Amino acid sequence: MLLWIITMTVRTRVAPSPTGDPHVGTAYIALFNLCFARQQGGSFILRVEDTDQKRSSKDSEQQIFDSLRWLGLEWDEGPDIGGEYGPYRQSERTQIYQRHVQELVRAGHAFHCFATAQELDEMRREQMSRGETPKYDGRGLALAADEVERRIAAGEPHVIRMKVPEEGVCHFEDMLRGPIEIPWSQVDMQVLLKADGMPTYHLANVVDDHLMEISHVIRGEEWINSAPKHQLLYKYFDWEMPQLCHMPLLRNPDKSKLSKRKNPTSINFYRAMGYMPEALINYLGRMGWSMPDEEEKFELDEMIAHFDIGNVHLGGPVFDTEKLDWLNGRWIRENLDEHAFGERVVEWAFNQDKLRQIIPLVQGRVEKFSDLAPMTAYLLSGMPDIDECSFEQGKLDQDISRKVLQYASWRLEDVSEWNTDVLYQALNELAKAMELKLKDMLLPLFIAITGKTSAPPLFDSMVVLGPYLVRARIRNGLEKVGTPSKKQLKKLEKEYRTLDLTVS
RNA sequence: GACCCCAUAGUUCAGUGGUCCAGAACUUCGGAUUUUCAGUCCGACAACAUCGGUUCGAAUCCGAUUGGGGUUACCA
Repeated sequence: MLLWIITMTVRTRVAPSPTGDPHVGTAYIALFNLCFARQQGGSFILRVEDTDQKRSSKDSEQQIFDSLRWLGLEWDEGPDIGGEYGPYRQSERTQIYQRHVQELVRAGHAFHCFATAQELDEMRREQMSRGETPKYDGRGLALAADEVERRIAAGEPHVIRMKVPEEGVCHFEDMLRGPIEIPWSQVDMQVLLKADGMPTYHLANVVDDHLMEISHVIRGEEWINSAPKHQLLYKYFDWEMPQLCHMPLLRNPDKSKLSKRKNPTSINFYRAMGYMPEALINYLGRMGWSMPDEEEKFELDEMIAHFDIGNVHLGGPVFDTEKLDWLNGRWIRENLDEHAFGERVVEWAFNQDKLRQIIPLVQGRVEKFSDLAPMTAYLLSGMPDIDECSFEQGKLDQDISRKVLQYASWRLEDVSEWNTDVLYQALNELAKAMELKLKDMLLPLFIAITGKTSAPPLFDSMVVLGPYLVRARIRNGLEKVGTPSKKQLKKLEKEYRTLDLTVS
């Protein structure tokens, strides 16, 4: 018995999908997984869930590595450092999933489905019109075995779905919430293997967690309703299910799930704004948790030492930067001596890379070195000091300014690369589609981004500032001209979609 | 809509049946210190969502209601 306890090592994981910016929510979940594992003397694993071929990118993956490391969250095993349970990238494990899903098919726990997306849409529409809850109707199950074989042999595209009980209730245990019950009637016959041969989250997750010997799955609350599917898969495979623990979701100030449309969610934003990683981690650690003595300021090691997952508070915490600002101030004042302060500032603002970008922008424009500071202040600041009056200059009225800022913010979400050419192309196209002269359209953007009416070229400035700061400043500008009401927003979105824009 | 989760000040937490007319931090507002600002110190405002039950006793346990959130995809 004793031996069994000793060999039962705790293994936790964070499993981000490399689609888009590295999210503070990822860091949040990583932090709690890491604290739990370290506190228990276990291991913390990073696994990349890149099964969505359309949206995953290597660049995004690298950014996740970089930003988590920047925060000081180090993993014991992962795609970049290896480990005994690799590979740690799901796209490199497709054979494993195929094998396992075939096993389920053979055992009669999963089945082939040839329905197209359109067919399923139609099915759901019909169900809804009848006032039913949209749900897969089991049409794939009705197919005869020889027909299935024939259609597979004919190369018809298909997916593999899991069978789900029609009646009864699924019971499972959450470490923080206790027993949870979900009727099986609420659970859909989930796709396990997509038509492209890649697994869905549910399959990959269960297979990997088992094979990687994950002992505790600490993840966001959004997964609670998927737990029955996972439990069922463990049962089908005859595997022991890890302990489940669902953390509360980080929220926007309006209490909805933290989203980049309403808030800066990229770790890179906080880095670009000049927060210390220690402070961000400290702040994240205070979301739903506190030190036993209620001390506000603590470092990662202290958090690990005192961590108790049972003390996680389940109310969804609002990620509100006021306290983060205060904490960051304390970290800067109390934890950096003058030398360290200098080093951090140089790293943040005056590193070679950044200087190389800034110098060509200003050298031709200064008459004296003393012109430099006022000229570049906006490149080394957070949000510019503007109000609604700032947008009254120029030919555009406030309604147009609002529209330009809103459209630009949407347009810039789709930009693949962040350089002057791409930015020019994206915004020039937008101006044409809006039937505005580029120069006129750029003015509100210029004001929102630089806070001034004259500054070094906008696209170059945007490159120096980086996407995170630029997006935040556009949102800031939008707030200052007056964010569109929900109704207006809908109308704008509809109009925006009719514009003839390419994805760059 | 259905299902699931959650509920202490504006925000983040403490509180796990009596020591709670609820404790701290941020924010805001006063005051002190400082040439100014920042900081620091002192102080003030401010909450157990509602209703019912269990109990000698409930912020704490149970139920209902209300409110918020999530899920409802060949996205994770």
